[in-house]
Amino acid sequence: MTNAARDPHLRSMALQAKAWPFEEARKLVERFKAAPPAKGYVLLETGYGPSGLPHIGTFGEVARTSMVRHAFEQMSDLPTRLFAFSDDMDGLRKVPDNIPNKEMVTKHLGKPLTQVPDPFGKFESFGHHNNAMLRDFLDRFGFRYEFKSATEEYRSGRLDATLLKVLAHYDAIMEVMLPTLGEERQRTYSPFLPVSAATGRVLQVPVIERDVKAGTIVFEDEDGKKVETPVTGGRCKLQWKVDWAMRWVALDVDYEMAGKDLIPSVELSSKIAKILGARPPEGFNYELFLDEKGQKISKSKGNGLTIEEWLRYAPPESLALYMFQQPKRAKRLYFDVIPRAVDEYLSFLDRFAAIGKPSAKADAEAKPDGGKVPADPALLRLENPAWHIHGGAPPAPLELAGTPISFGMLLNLASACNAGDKGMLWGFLSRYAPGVTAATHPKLDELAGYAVAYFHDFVKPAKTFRAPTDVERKALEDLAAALPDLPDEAGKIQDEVYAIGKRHPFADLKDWFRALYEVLLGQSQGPRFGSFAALYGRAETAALIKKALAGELASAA
RNA sequence: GAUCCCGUAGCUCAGCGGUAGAGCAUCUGACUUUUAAUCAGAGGGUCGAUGGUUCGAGCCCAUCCGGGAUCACCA
Repeated sequence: MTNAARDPHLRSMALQAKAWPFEEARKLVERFKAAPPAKGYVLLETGYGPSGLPHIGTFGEVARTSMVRHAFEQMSDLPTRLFAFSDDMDGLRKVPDNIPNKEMVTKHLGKPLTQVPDPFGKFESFGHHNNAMLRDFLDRFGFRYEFKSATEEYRSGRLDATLLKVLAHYDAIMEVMLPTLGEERQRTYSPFLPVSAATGRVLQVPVIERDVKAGTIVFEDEDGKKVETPVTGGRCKLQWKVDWAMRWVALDVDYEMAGKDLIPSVELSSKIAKILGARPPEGFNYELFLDEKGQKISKSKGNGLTIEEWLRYAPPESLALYMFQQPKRAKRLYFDVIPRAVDEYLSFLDRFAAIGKPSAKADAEAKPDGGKVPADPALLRLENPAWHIHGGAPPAPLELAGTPISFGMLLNLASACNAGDKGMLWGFLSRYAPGVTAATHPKLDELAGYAVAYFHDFVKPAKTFRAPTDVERKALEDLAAALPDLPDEAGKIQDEVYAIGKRHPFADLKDWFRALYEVLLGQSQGPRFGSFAALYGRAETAALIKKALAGELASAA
């Protein structure tokens, strides 16, 4: 972790850097200009609703908040903490589609998530299960965070003082909330959602009476009986917007970002936090992610992309870059954005490494008088996305024999040779850069694996194999027959391919080679065929030809 | 209706005050016993419109036009 505490120059650069995490961090600097936080640290919070598995938006929020935190650490010596707060006391509203034992879960609708049995049978509850999933994947990315469970917070009594404040300011809060609700909801609305002692469900019922001194409310339970219950100790959950405000106040949250869809909620919760006598946290609204058709992605719809899907085709850093870039812009989050994200990540790594080197093309920034002056290397590093993605310490760029590697190039290579595994890619790579292997370049090896996976799932299905003409068929038969007796040498194989093409009545030799690609690889262009056969294997190539002649490739496409 | 985002090269987008950029696509050349890959190079944009601020504006402000999303039930 880089720290600017002992580097005044770095700090001054951080204070003027323009990348959005710095803009955000400056809000916090401003917040504590007059006095440091009484609790002794700056608290950033991210929220998570564990009614389903963590999704890519959750990742984005933690990633982005972490970037703000890190930026802030360059500007200030104040300690920071990041809470990942799980709203796991929320009542289960509907049964998710993507879980087993739905009938069992259905019986527990309305109960706090931490009271619904785990349909996967592994954890204490469904809420605990989803919390564990969240922590797993946050850990996988190496985020620094502290997990907080709403259930535990409520039960521990740590929220009690603020809950009582909510009760004391009941009328003022209702006055804020009611105008935002429909007529129907106005009649039943209550900031307090008592947990029924009879059924265990979180109830959305009106408050009939309240006793501020005793700290209790009276409501009608599901069995029709009037019940008086304390608002403290986890007996009552708060309705969402009030809950959020209460949490801000009780924990003294200083920063929390949220999606654009929550703007009205942020406004309301901020008003309520003020009613409770606190200063609402600094905030930031990021745009939503869209699926391939431009629709908002959501857990329930299952559109867009999951974290797992992204990570099947690209390294985590590329996803972090995607989250870093343009947070205020609605972006499509679909498979087709992955290759570009990877290549941009790689090129930012290159640029980061080149900063300050004499050979690098001089980066420059404008002077007020119109001239240009070379930008400060420290500033350039802070503005580079790689700095934010890697917590200030990006790794060395990926290169092969001195030239930068791109994912696009690997993808082309995979497509050109119809790669079935990354070993084939390595055949070409090692020939290009002798001595370079998966062992010497593990990062490149990973990338090759991603490229093959992406090619296999997205590029290959789009290929169209055609059947050979009669002339092509005869030539291909010749080639298949000749292959087993040839040496394993690209040049010799190429000679034979060429000779066979000449032997058969092709109008132009180009037609012969094109036929090879179209019939065998499902594309109009490809690698030099001798090289391909040598790498793919002579026997395998012969088998491929036989499959094509039998019509198996054309029908499969 | 309220709020927000977007409108820059054929396509996807970067650029957020200082003589218009990238990738892909297109074209040319080099290298290849065909191609592709790779490398080198080229063409291509009155930066949605109109006003304003400025010595200077895709970049800031205002208005308008066009596209999209979110919230108006729940979280």
